[in-house]
Amino acid sequence: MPKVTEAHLEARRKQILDAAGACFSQKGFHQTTMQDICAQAELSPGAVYRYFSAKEEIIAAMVDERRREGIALIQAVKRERHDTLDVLDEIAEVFFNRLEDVQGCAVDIELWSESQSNRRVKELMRRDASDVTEAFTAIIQHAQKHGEVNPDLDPLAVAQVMNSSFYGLILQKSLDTDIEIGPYVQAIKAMMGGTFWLKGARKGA
Amino acid sequence: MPKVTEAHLEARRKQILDAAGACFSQKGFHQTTMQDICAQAELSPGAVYRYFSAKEEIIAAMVDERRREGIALIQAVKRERHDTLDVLDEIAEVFFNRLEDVQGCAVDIELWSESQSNRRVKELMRRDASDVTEAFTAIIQHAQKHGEVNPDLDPLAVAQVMNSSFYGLILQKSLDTDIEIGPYVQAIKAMMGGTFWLKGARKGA
Amino acid sequence: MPKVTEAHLEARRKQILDAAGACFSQKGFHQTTMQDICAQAELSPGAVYRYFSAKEEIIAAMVDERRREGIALIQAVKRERHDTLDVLDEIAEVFFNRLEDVQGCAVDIELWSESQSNRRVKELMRRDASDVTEAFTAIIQHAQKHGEVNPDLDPLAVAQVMNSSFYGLILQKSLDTDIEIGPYVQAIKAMMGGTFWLKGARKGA
Amino acid sequence: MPKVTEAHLEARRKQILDAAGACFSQKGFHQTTMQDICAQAELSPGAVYRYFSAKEEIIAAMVDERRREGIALIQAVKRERHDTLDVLDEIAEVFFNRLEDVQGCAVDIELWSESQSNRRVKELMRRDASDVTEAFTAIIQHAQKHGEVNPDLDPLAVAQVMNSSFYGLILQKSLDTDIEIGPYVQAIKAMMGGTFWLKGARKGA
DNA sequence: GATGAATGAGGTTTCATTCAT
DNA sequence: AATGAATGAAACCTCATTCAT
Repeated sequence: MPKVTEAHLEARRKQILDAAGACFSQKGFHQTTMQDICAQAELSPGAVYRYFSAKEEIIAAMVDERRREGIALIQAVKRERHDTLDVLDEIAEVFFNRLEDVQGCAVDIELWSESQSNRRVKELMRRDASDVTEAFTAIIQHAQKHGEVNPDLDPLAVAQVMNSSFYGLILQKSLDTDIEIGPYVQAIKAMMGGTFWLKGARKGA
Repeated sequence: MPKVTEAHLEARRKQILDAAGACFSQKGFHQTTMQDICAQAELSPGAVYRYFSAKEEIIAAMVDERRREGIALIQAVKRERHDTLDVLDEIAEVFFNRLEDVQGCAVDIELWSESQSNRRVKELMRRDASDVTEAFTAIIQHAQKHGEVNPDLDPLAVAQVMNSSFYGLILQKSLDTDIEIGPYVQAIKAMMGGTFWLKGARKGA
Repeated sequence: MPKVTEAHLEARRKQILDAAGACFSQKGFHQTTMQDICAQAELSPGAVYRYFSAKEEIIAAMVDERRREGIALIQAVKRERHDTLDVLDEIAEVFFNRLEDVQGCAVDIELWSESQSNRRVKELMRRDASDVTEAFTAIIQHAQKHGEVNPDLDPLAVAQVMNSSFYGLILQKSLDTDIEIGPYVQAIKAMMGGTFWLKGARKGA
Repeated sequence: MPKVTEAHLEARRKQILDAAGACFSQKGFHQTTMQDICAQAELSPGAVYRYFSAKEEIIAAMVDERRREGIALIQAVKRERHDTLDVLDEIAEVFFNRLEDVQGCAVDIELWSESQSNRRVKELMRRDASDVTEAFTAIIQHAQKHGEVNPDLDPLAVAQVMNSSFYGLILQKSLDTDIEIGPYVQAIKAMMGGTFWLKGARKGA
């Protein structure tokens, strides 16, 4: 019988990851020292190393955590909505709302950077991106089959453009918090509502 | 008297910045050591420090260099083309072509990350982004006045979406080099060609 | 829990300061490297930096340590002796005995030099010197009031001359260890015994 | 035939030594960089190294320069004055006046420190000190023979005390510029005028 | 399980000195 | 004779990680 419950272990891990997230978003991965994380988590180095064998493991765990969250969000939406438009609208809603988590966005950007030089992180990030892209692609294809979307467009490319609208806003907001999400989303919908949606498939947009 | 020419000094600076760019794109700013840069530039630390008083200065110079290049590109296009559509097309052409510079893209992403924690870099990046956004906004506004673009749209938001389509592709390409630019651009044009352009201002798109 | 005792921490500090003193006296402050101190203290750099955040802090701590010692010595003497002559004699005894600590003297001289260019050290040294001078001045004034010392003399100036007789001997001994303290002290006493002490307050001197 | 005159060479040397003195007095030997000296002398490193093969040589030259000056001063006084008292008075006058050269004093203190760890400088300084001491000793002995000074005193020790009164004041003034030389000298004279001078050899004192 | 003092390799930067011009 | 760009060893300091308690 383990001396501490599974729940305790998991709570400690989360405590450390939260602390790390706070640090990473402020100073970046490589500017954050283990001592920073320890201080933020109010834990000793020895304790932290019991849960993560190296700093790199914390980074990897962080990618994984954010990846899982993203997938879960999409799954949840898909489970609840069935109409293509509704799914897209809801996903947009959910993901754009995620932008309010400034710290999370900063960590994401940090991960983009990390993935440039860190094989392991890159692979995780790539998988994450391609999962989302695939989900979008499937939605587009489904819509094309049902005559809702212009069948001449490459659904993969469309998915990538949709991805970009998230990624790009994360970056722009990080540089200028004042950017308003509302008009941005409206602009996107207007642009997609044109050629994208055949005839009047969409009403207001 | 070995008073060296201005050109020589400038060449050395460029030599160092190029070396730094190569290193940064491979290992990231903070993973790159000065020794790495020195080795890449085939220069001694002392020589490098003659041109940049600190590692941070190299980073700052790099932001500035990329910023200047971006601005120059837009200016050049504006000087040569006068029709709104032509300008946008040409800018898209030029900027999407820039994506072929894989190293440059990696450095850009590195800069996005750096700007999260580095005031100075953030400010430079912010200015860069807002310069581009303003340029786009002006173009959109001009087009709206001439009845080419839907006047209901917030030109700033549209400009931000346009920015995102560049930023987002940079990131996605960095994770997966196989992504094709052609279909991506086509998808964008299709999306913009719809609601965006009033009536038949654009034919094929 | 390896929460170490206060005494241990203090012992480590002393261990480092002792090591530093040994190094400084041999090579001077700026010729002594942190590695030298670490080697002498048989400690790693990391350990040393746990106790002193910079080399400069070690220097400052050293001034303070010597300053405190000096003050303590005078206080002790004052507490035990009450007759002016006895106090002066005892102080002379104690301070001239301190000259036997060759290493300490070398560090003192190092500090004199350091105080030329180091604001912080200068201030500490200045305070130290003025504390001693004030103590002497008070003693002289007291003696003047009691008719033991020529009241025409500026007590501050006399105190400064007394200081000099210590400082000057420190320097001269550092250049030539053979210098004998006995005759030196005798000469001083003879000189002071003349005009200094009114009438036959002092017999032999 | 040399391309430049001997005078030119000597002038350059002096130019460098002056610059070095200015730097040394402000930052200390080891805090002063060759670049500092070059800048102060308005000369290039190459030029400086033509006259001094190493930084250490500049330091050594500086000791020598100050040593020579000191000796010259004493010689000059001895040449002009013949009465013991006059010589001593004049030497005191000259040396205490030297204290006005704040920069020179700072360099002296720097040299005291340097001599702790630098064999070569130590030897030069030792010789300097012993030259002065010997000069004083001779004067004292002469005075003792002529019944002017208490023959029981060790003339060497007396000379050392006299030295101290200079050294000690240099140090004290360096820590506190406000110290007044007048009363200090008076105090010394009063002290020496007592036992030191037999009967009424000295009038005013 | 937890602590935190200690380690030590390695990072950034400086600076005495050289040498091609 | 003079210049000053370049060198590179070595300095100070940091920080991921370990391990005795």
